[in-house]
Amino acid sequence: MKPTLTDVAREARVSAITVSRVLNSPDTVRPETRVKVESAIDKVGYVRNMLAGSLASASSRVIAAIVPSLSNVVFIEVINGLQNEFERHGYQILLGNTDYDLERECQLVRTFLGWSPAALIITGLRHSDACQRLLKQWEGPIAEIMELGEAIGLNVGLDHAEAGRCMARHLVERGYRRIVYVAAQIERDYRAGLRYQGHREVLQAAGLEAPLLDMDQLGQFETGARALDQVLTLHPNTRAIHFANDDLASGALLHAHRQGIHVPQEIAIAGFNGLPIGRHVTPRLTTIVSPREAIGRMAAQQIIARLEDEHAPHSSHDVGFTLSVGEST
Amino acid sequence: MKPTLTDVAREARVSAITVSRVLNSPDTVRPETRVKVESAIDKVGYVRNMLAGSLASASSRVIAAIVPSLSNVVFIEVINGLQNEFERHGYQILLGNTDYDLERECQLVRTFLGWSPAALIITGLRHSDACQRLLKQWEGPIAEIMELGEAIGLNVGLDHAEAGRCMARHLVERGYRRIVYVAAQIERDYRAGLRYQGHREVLQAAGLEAPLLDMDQLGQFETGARALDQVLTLHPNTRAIHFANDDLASGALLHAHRQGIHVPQEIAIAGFNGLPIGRHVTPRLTTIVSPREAIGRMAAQQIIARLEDEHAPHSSHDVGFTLSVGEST
DNA sequence: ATCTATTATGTTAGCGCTAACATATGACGG
DNA sequence: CCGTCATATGTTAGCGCTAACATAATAGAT
Repeated sequence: MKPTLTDVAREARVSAITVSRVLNSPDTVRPETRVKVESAIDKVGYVRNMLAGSLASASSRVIAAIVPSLSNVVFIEVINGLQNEFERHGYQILLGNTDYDLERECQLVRTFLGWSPAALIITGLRHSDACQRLLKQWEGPIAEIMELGEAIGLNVGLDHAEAGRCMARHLVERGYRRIVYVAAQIERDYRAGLRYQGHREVLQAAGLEAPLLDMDQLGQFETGARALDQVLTLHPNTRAIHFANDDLASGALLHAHRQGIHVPQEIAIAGFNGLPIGRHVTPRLTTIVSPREAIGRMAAQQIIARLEDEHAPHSSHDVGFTLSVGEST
Repeated sequence: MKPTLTDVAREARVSAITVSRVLNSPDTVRPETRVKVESAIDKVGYVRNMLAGSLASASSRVIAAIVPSLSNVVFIEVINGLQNEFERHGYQILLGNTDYDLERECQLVRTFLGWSPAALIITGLRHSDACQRLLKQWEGPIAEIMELGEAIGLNVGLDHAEAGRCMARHLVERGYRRIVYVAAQIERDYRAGLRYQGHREVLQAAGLEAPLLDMDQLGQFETGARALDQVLTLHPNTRAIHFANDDLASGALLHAHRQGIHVPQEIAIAGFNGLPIGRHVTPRLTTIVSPREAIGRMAAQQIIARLEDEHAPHSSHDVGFTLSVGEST
């Protein structure tokens, strides 16, 4: 049978609670007792039961994190930022993946809340009604990340519409007139939709049309390559493509290179995210750099602050973005 | 106060255990009772407490997964494979990141075992002694992934030495003689070291030297680019570089392109992993395709089989690899 | 109607830990 | 040598659920 606290206590000739204290607040027990208990722990090979502890104290050192996809580097980097920060403070991450499905998100939230997590990190501001209700009822800290706006809890992200405007302005300033916006599954990846809205505003203000091409797979190189072909077929006069992300844009850029299409002379290409690849292709990709790891880190820091000081306020953090102009536009 | 099972039971005028059964084995309760209970659950807004359930049953629906890094797409894809398979069966993933540190791995294993996970997935076969002991003592299913060999539990992976040999043979057959192997932090990423050993065997058998360049950052584009420069400085006659992974190799390839160095005429470049980018650069990257998602999926499937049938045997699965010859060699 | 076999539900105890309070131990001044 | 305070340790009860067994309700066979 697996040894329990009581076994350790017996071995060390102390009570169970003393062992518990050695584990949870070592400086409240006398050093000699502590040593005795610690060697007993080693001796019996005790492994702490987190379930029991969390149940008894009604709080766990688990952080529930819910992202829409793991195939997208962006969320990976966010998770990485969360991990690094939380791990240093002794929290574990329980990871959920909604596949951009709000029903699944709701289901995940429900399950995760059942683990009495110390906090909940969730991507985006759009949730199903049931999910909204669950989140509002819950007392623990919540962080909604990536996107800025009307949040239930903490909010760390950037203004996607503004990012869309920023890039559109850049393209218009560069003199491009026939500009297509290309996204992949814009319904699900609605943040790409928000950027498109910003993009369209700027183009319409400049008296231009803002055609949209929505690819039916999620953004990868292959899709970007195919999108380039489609744009050139459907809108042959197109002079610039504003891609919803760098994966698509890089795919198109590399494809253009293979096809002998000159970028930006024949067609300009812009992306979003600022992935490393964009700086290593020739011509370098014009893109908007989003501070992804910083989003994770900052969300984690804010959450930790709240966990340590109950009454830190629910604040909103604009992490901003940077236009990085390469030679692709 | 948060509603508990008992609250639901009272509302539905049944006993707590009946509610528990509706949740855990719905087909053992009469449909009418089930409906009654389900509407009571809705009415009181019951959220299941996983901690209590897992404690009482000494088993949770959490899978502990430990990987060395989240910055490396490879592990992300593995996790993705795990996720997809496990989520369908109602398991959640508790994610740990060792940063290629065996001490940290041990710590993580210890913590994770405290969550009474249904299974443990761990990367690689090398663990600290303490970790080995922990793993051996634990009764639940363990899967060691990525690498093939002497495993404690299930083993799903590929033969890295053989992969190294395979690529080295390819390079030798192509007529390259001065070949450098480039890795990043080969001590920590010891699977890259295993590939190097295979590589060296083949080269030595062919009467060739097998110089190694070990970069001090983990593999990204930038490091690959810098490695190319260093190789050309340190070993100016080098005709081919065998990179430990596709990130490095692509970084070098894109850098060569920027510098006007012709690949493969002046220098040949090979990678490992088969990342999408390799097929989209010009020339296409010669690489070894490792079935990363398949590793995750298969590990998950095997674990699930074991969870459902206690006595499925601990087996070893070679997922293999494929040499994908591009124009870069 | 009676006796099984089957299915549906309930009762009791306890998973391993910690909160909250209770008690013991020692340090120190008067 | 006692009382007070501070520190160290112990006692008790219970977190919310499920395993294991007990009982009730129903169906079918005689």
